[in-house]
Amino acid sequence: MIAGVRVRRPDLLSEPAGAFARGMAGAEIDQVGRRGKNVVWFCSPDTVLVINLGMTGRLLFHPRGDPAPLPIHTGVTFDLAGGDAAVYSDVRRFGRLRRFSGRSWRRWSRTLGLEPLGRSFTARRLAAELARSRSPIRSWLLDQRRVAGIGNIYANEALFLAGIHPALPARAIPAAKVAPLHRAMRRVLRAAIAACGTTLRDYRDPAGLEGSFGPRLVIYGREGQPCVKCPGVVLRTVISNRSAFHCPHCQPPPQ
DNA sequence: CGTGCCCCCTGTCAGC
DNA sequence: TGCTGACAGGGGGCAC
Repeated sequence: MIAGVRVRRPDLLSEPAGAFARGMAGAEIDQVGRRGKNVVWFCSPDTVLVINLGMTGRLLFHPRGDPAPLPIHTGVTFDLAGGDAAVYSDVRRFGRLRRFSGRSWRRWSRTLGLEPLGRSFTARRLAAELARSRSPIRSWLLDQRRVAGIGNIYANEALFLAGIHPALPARAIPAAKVAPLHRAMRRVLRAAIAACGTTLRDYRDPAGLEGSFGPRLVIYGREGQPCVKCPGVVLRTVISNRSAFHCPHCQPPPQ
């Protein structure tokens, strides 16, 4: 049970700190889940807390009596009955904590796209969605309303595995490339999850450990290095203000 | 409505 | 050393 809430960084919340703290106090955390890149606490009575970690957010468990101080960048502390605490810490404060009722949570969840590892995300479905957009495919993959849960690293990795240039408009992807993209998205996510994620710099799991997928990236962050599949050299470009990486031979440019 | 761009914020690193 | 600018795994808001 959440006995009390301390808010040190109100800008992490989508509502005034007082309302948030009052709304969460007394709630029982029944189940912890995930939707896209969001951690979701399903609580009773009728409360759903959605936590987006942004770039540097961390959710940490602080056991009762732990002499270690709270992290420097602690933004919100959930004091649990019994003396333990759950701590949300975030250096850059790009993360967000949003409180919903069950009803408003379901409405919000519908604004997100399919789960790429879910059963309903099929190659056929992907083809239909791609056909509706002119966005560069790298931007398309990052848009959480299309597919929920892919970020810049895994978008780039999946496009390389599928042999698709990141700037290619979604609807211009050849039919023969859709199934490979579908497969690549799922393969990359599964492998990264199995490796506990990718630590470029900041990412740590709740136990404070680094993910081990970083050394297994084949395209992301490898500008100037040889392609792992051909004699080409990896290029870095910028699409919508974010880095994109590709091999000019394995991922031929549009036109 | 779909799309693209800017911005939020702090820390780190390369280059001078 | 110290300064400056570029860059970082995300996503909301706004203009067109």
